[in-house]
Parts: sequence; C-alpha cells; structure tokens
Amino acid sequence: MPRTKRGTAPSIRDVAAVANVSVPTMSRYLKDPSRVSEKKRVAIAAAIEKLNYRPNPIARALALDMSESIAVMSADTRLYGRTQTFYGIERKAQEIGYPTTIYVLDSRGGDWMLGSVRSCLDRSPAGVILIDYDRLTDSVVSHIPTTTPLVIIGGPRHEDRAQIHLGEYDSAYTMTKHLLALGHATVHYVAVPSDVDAREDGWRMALSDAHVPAPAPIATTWDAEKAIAIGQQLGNDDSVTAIFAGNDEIAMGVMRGLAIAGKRVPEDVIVAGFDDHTLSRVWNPPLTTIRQHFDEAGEHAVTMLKQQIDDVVNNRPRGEAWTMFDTIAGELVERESTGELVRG
Amino acid sequence: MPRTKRGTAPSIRDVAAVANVSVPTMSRYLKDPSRVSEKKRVAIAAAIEKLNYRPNPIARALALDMSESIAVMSADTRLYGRTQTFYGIERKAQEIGYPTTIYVLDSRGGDWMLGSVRSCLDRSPAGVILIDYDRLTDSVVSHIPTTTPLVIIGGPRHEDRAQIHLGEYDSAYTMTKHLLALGHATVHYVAVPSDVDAREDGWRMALSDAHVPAPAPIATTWDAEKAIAIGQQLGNDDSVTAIFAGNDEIAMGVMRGLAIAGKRVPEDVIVAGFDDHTLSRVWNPPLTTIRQHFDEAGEHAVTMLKQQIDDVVNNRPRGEAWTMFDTIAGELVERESTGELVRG
DNA sequence: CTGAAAGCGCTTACAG
DNA sequence: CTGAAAGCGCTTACAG
Repeated sequence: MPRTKRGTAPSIRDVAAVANVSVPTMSRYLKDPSRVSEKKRVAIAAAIEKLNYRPNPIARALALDMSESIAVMSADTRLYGRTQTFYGIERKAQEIGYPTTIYVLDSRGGDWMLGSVRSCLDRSPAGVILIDYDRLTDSVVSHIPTTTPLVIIGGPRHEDRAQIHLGEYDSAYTMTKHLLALGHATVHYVAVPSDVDAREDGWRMALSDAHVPAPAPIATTWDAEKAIAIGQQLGNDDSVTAIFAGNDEIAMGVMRGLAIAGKRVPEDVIVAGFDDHTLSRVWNPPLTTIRQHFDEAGEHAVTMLKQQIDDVVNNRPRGEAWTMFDTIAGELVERESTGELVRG
Repeated sequence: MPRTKRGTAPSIRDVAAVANVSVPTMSRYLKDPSRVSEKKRVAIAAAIEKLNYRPNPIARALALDMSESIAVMSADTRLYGRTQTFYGIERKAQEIGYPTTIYVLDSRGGDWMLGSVRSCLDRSPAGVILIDYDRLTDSVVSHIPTTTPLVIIGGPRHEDRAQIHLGEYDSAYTMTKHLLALGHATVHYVAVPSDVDAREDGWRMALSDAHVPAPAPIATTWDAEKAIAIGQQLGNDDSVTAIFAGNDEIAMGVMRGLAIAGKRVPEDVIVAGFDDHTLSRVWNPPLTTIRQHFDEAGEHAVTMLKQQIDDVVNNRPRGEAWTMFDTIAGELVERESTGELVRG
C-alpha cells in the first residue's frame, strides 16, 4: 500500500468529488471557468468554497514545467539602487500573484555565479529579472535560454532581450553641464566601481563639449567611508571647486572629507551625487543629485516580464515584449550642496 | 498518446537507464549514496556526470511536500535593518543551497497580509523566517503551523517558537545612561513608529533609574525627512542638550533640523542614534549609535532554521531547535556627535 | 462540454 | 542491496 500521508489540505480530487465532476473538469475550471458549463461552474464554486480549496502550486509547476514565481538575480542587495529596484519588483510581482525569489550573484567567482544561475533555472521560474548595475550581464545572460522570459535592468544593451535603461549617460551629461554653468572651471568626477560606467562617460562628454579638459576620474569603492579620504584630498587642493560623485553615498563621504579639510559646501566647493538616496535630502547640506526611479524601473520590469510570460502560457512565439528597450530616465534635483558659488 | 514535450534536461529515468539501475535506486543514491552498492554507485556517478544530471527540485518538492527553499516574511524591505538582515539570511541560505523567497507583509490590511502568508505556505517552503521589527508577529505567527520550521527575528517573545532577540532594551538603557553620564540634565527621545518599542522602554528605565524625569517621547515616522522638523523644534528649545533617536536615519534628520535652527552638534546639542547605519560613520559629524548585528542575526536565523528542517527531514519530533531564544546584542559605538559638551 | 487515461519527475513502503 | 508498484496533485490531448 502506498503512503497514507496526505496533508490536511484538500486536493483537486477532493473538490471534484464534492462538486460531482471529474478532475479534468476541475482543472479546466481553474484555468478558465468559461470552459465549463454553467451548472458545473456553480457546483465547483460551491465545493471550492466549502472545502476552502487552493490549488497546489508545486503540482501545477511540475505539470507545466513552469512555476508561478519570478526569479530576481542581483549582486549585493544592500546597495541603494538594488534595494529600491527589488522593492519595486517585489511589490508589483506580489500584486500579480507571483512571489519573488532572489538569487544573489556575488563575486565568489564565475563558477559560483553560474551555480546560482543553474540553481535558479532548475526551479523553472516563470521569468527572470536581472538587475545589472554592475555589468554582470555578459557572464549570465548567455546562460538564460531565449525561451525563458527575461528582463534586464541596466547594463549594456542585449539586442535580443527585453531591457530597461536608466538613461545614466544623459543624466550625467546634464548634471555636468549644470555644474559648469554654475561658473566652475571644471568638474571632478569620483567614480563608482564598474568596468563600464555610463555616468563617467556622460561627465566626460559634457566636459569635452564645453572644451574643458577632464581631470582624471578618481576611483573608489561602494564603501562610502572610503570616500572620506578622497574628499579630504580634494579639499586640500584649492583648485577643486566642483565635485560630481558617482553616487550619493560617495558624495556624502566626500562631503565629510571636505569638512575635515576645512572646506565649506557649497561656499568653497560644490558637490553633486547620483541616485537621490533617501538620505540625500536630509544631509547637511541637502545634496544636489539625479533622481533615479529605481522602484518604477522594478515595477516596469515586472510588467514587461508578465507579457512574455503570457506569451509562454498561451503558446505564442516570442513577441515584441521579448526585445523591448524602454528608458526610465533620471532627473536633476537641485538642492543646497550646489548653491551659488561665493568666491573669496 | 501523452505529451511528448519533455524538456531537454535529463530526468532521473534517463540516468537510471544509462547507469543500468532502477529509478528507486537512483533516488536512494541521490539521498544517500551509501545506501547503494559500491558497483552501482560508480555507475550512477558516471551516468550523472555524463548526462550532466541535476535533480528536478519541483518534482522532489511534490513528492516530499516540502520545497528546498526558505521563505522570508518581512514588511517594507527598504528599511535599513531589514535590508541588512535579509542580506545575512540570503547569504547563509545560499551557502546551504536554499534559495530565498520573499513575502512582503505590507500594511494593505490584515486580510491582504493573511493572503501573503497563505500563498507562502501553499508553496511548502522548507522553513520560514519572520522579520518582526514592526511587531507584526501576532497577526502572522498563529497562522504558521507549529510543524513548519520557523525562526522569528525580533518582536515579542513566542514561547513555543525559535526566536532571535536583538537586546534593544539593554542597548537603549546603556546608551541613555551613557548620555546622562556626559553631564546632561536629561535625554530627549524621538521614537520610531512601533506599538511596542523596546528602545523607548530602555531609555525610560535609564532615566528612571537616574531619578531624572522623562520628557514626553516625540513620535515620528520611518521617513527621515519628517525628523528635520522635529530637529528644528528641539533646536529652538535651549533646554534640550541631548537627543536620542530611535534609529540613525531619524537621528540624521534631527541633526539636519538642529543645523537649520542654528545649533551645533556636539557643541550645543549631542545626538545619538540606533542601528549603526552604513552612513552613520560618514555623517558630519559621525554619529554615536548602537551597532546592531543585523546580518549576523540573519545568518544565525538560517542556522537555527536548518536544524528544524533537519528534524523534519529525518522525521524527528520538534527538538529544542524549535523553541530556542538567542540574543545577538548590540553595542555602543561612540563617535563625534556626542563629543564632550562645551557649555557657553 | 466532459471523463478516462497518461504523464510531469521524483519518493517511499513493499517484497524479494 | 534492489526493482516493480503506487503515489504526490496537477494538466493535457483524446475520444466521445
């Protein structure tokens, strides 16, 4: 005799028995009630209500080879942009009934990362969202079959995939132009760690367009504390009057360093950041920055993904939702850290 | 004829065929190789290698009524403590091979929350970790069967469950004592939004023990910007010389408000926070606070949960791992925001 | 519209 | 130690 385990939850068979229909009819009803006669429809509805039946997602996933959940791949989830993006994804995903599973792609090496990707794919998620603020894409995207719904947020363009673009190049260009227009000879850039930094590129192009020589960008890490030393160093150089940091946390570190060096912001040096971190408007002085709509990007990614998922569910071929390229642009937010320059 | 779909991935049957063993033998090998004869063991290993076989977690989950994943329930994941805790969980969970699925318990009402909990339970996670920094516990814990592995982080004690305690009461007590010892007549408290706030209780007890009357605590929200107005207000009251904020972000808002009101920190007013936010050491001036080991708490929760999961897997009854109560205490970190008071 | 049958890829008693 | 059988709870052609 087989197991008699049976959890306490009613199965589709139990409901079918109560409603006096076959299991396949139950299944059809679950997928689309209109595929069942009115009479059975009410009987089934009553039985479901009576037994408080909820379909077993795991059994469904096995039969369909597709689980009703969204996988999110991202590096370190503690960084501001990722946290916000993940929040947007989460909220929207939950709204459409998909739980969100996270796979952290960390730097323990490519093999380890590939292991995460495989572990993810083995679980047949309905779709995958890749947060690529670190340019991890190339080592990951190729391992995701083109038949799996996928939306990439950020990163270099993949022509055959759906992707969301944050317009960082344009924003950085705009910011740099803005800082120059405030009357500064040049703008120094403190770079976030990334192989390909669109922010840096935008800064460079703006300087170039203004015929201003670009000072060497200063490299730092994601750790804001590291930026304090950079701020001090820049503060000791009186020729430095405008600093553009790759993100707000770095800008904050730089401002702290400037304070230690005895420089006032914005009187002696102006500082701008990028992202519009929650604390930027609370900083002393409040930080001029580029507002990035991370949560919106996350929500939009889910919407795009859902269209692809629907294609799969309805056996349609890859439609245009699979290669869309949408931009969710940032915008300049001016605050006191770039208040008018007061010269000696 | 049935479907001929069959994904490209090899199934246990394919491997069994290649290795010339039965499917059940394969299954036994997968669970514990020692249950299979040496000869078959090598044949199976070779076949697995050859076909690059990886067991289907969904099929396994259906058969076992338990999926190899950990569910995390939390309110707004963007708040600092939760992000950090989630990171610790994630990292440790991935280390032991369990992906992490998040279920956000938001404030869209109890019914909605209950829906999330049910949706979670329907997917039979191996275990659940509940981050209860908001005192959501009571409305959720009772819906999680005592047979489901569960670890609660924070929140009021549930005697029959495993739980991790952050020692906030003690930390707040210590901090308040410390601030008083710096020579202040009293300490004002700006409260985080929570029905039951151990931090507030610790502050109150410290004042009481020092025979100092407690000023009315000032309520605020999670939004640091709101705290700016509070800071201004406190700054306009010259009798206020020491402020203890319920978390660092609020402390930062308060400091900004004090600056607007023309008060210097720490010369005129000292300020302390709670959590040791990443940016606290970068703030100008750096913030005295209580360092909370959120990531460690998250990792520890996974370790505790794993023990319970092992009990379930091995058909053991609820052991002591199911009702453990461990503390991961915070510690005072002194920085410049509470530097010695200079009286005019 | 509807039911009997077969299948998704695993696991677990049951007999050897 | 090992294989044949039955089952986990769904879905999908296939015939009515």
